[in-house]
Amino acid sequence: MRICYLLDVARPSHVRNAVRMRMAGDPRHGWSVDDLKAELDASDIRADYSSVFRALVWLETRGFVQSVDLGDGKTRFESRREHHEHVQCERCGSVTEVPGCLVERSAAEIESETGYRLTTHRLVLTGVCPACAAA
Amino acid sequence: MRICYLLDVARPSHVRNAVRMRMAGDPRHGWSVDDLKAELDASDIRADYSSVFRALVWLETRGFVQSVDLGDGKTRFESRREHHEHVQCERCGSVTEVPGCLVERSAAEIESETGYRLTTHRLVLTGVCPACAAA
DNA sequence: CTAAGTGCAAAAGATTTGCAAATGG
DNA sequence: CCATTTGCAAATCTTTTGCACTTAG
Repeated sequence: MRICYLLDVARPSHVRNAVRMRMAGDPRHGWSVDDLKAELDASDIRADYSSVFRALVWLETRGFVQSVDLGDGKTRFESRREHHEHVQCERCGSVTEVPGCLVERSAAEIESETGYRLTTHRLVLTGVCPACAAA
Repeated sequence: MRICYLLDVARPSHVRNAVRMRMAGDPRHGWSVDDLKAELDASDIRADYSSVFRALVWLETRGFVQSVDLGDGKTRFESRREHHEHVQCERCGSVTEVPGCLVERSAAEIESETGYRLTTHRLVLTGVCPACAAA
């Protein structure tokens, strides 16, 4: 019997595996494609940018990773874990996780938990509008 | 005496004025540069894409408009008003305003106010991290 | 005159795709 | 064999910039 259906792929992919291992082993918040390619290069794993990109699309499609948009024009990816938000320092760019769902939390609480002094936030909720729900 | 210092610019700009008027007159949530150019074209106002873009930069710098990132790769702009969040339909792409600050609100309340059934949300808080605050 | 505004073209930055070669099952 | 994976190059798409020309003050 198969242990994991999702991993039952037609052929092994060293690029995909390497990407996935790096992301799982160092669960930073927001790997850009370049970050991952550099990480692989440092391990002497040759992989083209497009291969890394395709690995990420593959992993995202199957729910292993999810994209994070920090608003600077590049898409980042992180291992999919329990739901959480992000807080980024407007000076140094560092990103930290805000555990839990923001929709149910207050700013003061988040500040005390992350140590960040919040200045702004950018959010887009997604859902189904009344018109679409009726159609 | 000057009525408005911010408007005391060196020279009038019909592109900038037209952009600003359209955005104020139809305060939709998220005008892309293309949206605005199309709107101006429809009014027989010839304006290059770059001119519209520069008008938006100008207006954003001075706080008349602000950018909105819906996560689809294009930057949108809206007239700057009181703080609010956005909710976008994952089917038709329509965007509606969620008045107030999300950080202090609950999902159920937002759903009843907007009529959207929320499915996901994407958020990045911005602030100053402990390291930067100490430096 | 002088500086700001504009159009045109092209650069820049990131994402995405086409295609042929390599390769595992 | 055959379908998947990969590298390479190039197409796309959006944002941004350079530059010369126009124009208002």
